[in-house]
Amino acid sequence: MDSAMTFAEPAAETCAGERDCKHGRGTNGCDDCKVRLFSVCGALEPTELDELDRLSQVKNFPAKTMLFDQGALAGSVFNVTEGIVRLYKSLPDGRRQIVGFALPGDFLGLALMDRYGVAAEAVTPVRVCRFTRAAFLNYVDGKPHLLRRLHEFAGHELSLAQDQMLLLGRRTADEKVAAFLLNLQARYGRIGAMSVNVPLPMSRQDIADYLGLTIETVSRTLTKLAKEKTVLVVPDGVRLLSTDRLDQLAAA
Amino acid sequence: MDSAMTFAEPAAETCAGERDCKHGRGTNGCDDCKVRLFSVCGALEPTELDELDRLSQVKNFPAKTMLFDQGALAGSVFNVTEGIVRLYKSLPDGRRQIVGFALPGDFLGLALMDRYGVAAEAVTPVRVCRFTRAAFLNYVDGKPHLLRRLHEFAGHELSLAQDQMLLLGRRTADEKVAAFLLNLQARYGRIGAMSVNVPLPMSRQDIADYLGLTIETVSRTLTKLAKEKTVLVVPDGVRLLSTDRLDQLAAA
DNA sequence: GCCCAGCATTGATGTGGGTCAAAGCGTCCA
DNA sequence: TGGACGCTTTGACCCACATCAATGCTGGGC
Repeated sequence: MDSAMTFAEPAAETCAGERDCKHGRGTNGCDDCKVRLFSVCGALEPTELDELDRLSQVKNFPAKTMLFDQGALAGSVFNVTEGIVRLYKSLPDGRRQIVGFALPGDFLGLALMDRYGVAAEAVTPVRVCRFTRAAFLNYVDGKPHLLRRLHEFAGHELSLAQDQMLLLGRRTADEKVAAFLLNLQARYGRIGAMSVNVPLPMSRQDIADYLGLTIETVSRTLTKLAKEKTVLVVPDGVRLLSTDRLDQLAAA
Repeated sequence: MDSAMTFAEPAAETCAGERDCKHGRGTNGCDDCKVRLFSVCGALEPTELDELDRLSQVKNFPAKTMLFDQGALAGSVFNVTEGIVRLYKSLPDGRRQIVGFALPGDFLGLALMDRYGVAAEAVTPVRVCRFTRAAFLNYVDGKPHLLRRLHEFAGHELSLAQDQMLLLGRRTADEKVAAFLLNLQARYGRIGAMSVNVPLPMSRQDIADYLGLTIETVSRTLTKLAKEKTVLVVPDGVRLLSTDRLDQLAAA
């Protein structure tokens, strides 16, 4: 039966590095990491990759692990190589706003400020490459092309944040959910094969806290989209049956 | 009578440069601009200030002028020296989200991407220093300390955007308005004297579009705050009568 | 000084999505 | 194999805020 379909584990097919990386196998087994950095920071010299190898440290975290808390001293920079991380801010009374999900290839703590502005928590089991802030700063300093890439990256992050503000402030529940699904599909597409099967490893509560809704509204909206055959809700994700309809809802 | 009080024009008292800048008077009269850059980019050499003088161009825009449109080719970098600019994104059906107000000292277009991610429009008459993107990029390239400052600046912007996401997604109308007033007060404080008199040069519609509310809700909320003696609504602004109460509402 | 246009306020009413409550339904473990 | 726990779905109801509709204020042009 149809709903028993499985979703490709996104990270499983994403390591272009195993095909393309000319740098060879690192001593710490962090090929993924080097590739990710490569993809974000632009062409690096082999010697620079070696340097990054030495500076980085692979870490695995089970689901629900706190990578760092909002306001904590920013001691590390992370590059997610596998799994999904939620980034969020909380109000004293417990209300939570997820400001983003970090997928494989994404950086955490790149703002390089004294303290983390958000909390980061593993949604799924997560593998990261960790750099100490000091080592990363030291490495980056005096590499203008890298600084430049970093700045571009920050600009992109800001642009995404502004899109999210528009979504949070001015879109309806339907539009929010549609935009979320399409956005997630596109992001998976960037790290693997584009597919209409969109895994949703995060809980409904996470989705609600990302879209400024409640868990019930997210659930109802998905049910509604399913009833009108726009999506098919399956365990651990959705299949997009009509991206046209979703595009129309998301109303870019 | 009390409500006839006047608000200090914020830009009028903000030019610390006229007191502190050691660089002397520029040939194009853009002392403000140099000071602003100074304050954002950190200590620059006098020769660098001269360079910036040559690169920049003072421009005045009447209220409601479009400085640039969302998606337009990013040809310029602006430094606001006087007045207020609204930055916003729009949906095809006209819904609008203001993602920020630029006050004197703020930069526009610093992300240095190919296209502007938001539209920028003068709320009040505005004076800016304009750099061509090419000149700015050229100047900045090869100045690591400047790149570094720019990156820090971007990180700060991102952090503000994330705060705004929390506000838009998870705060009530009362909390939004209270946070807005306190935030604006703090920002005026940074460019002039901290005061309980907070000018609101932007329209209620602007405030509503910034907070993800309607004009009516903003108006009613201000009336409510006035009734409970938390603020005094006067022409062109508010006086904060109880910042304690506002802090409590804003619930940091 | 008057009129008009544009903004702000206020009131009456509607509704999208929140809240509260109760089932479903996997999945993990005994 | 069952049952218990955590998550999701569904239903009934409610309310904060939106919508619709006057009305009021203010400042600029004549």
